[in-house]
Amino acid sequence: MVQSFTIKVKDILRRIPPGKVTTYGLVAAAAGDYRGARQVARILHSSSEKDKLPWHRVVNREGKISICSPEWNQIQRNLLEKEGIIFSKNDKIDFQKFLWNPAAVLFDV
DNA sequence: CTCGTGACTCCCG
DNA sequence: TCGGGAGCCACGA
Repeated sequence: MVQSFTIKVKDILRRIPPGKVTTYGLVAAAAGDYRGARQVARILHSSSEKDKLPWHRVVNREGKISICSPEWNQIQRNLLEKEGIIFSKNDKIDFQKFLWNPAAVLFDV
């Protein structure tokens, strides 16, 4: 049963455990399209508020926040720090400790 | 229905 | 090593 890309992405986002982060590309790849990173971002931006998705746990491939709005960028960082995620001096997240692999729960449904 | 844009990523020069 | 360009799909108007 293959669900829509959007549904998968939302589903994956809801399964991100606290204190962990993932990347757009990872989620997209887990949803079936490694090139759908933009759609993941689009979905997040579009449905995060209405679907209560943990958008703040999603960062770019560098482990940094890619949001265009500086204020939301700050909010996301604040939320992540509250969950125990630590940012490096370069505002990067240590993937060795906080990276969560969406593919791990993909087939758990 | 069609067009435009986007919180990304990868490949090539 | 670093920079720029292209690709992809979904959602909103």
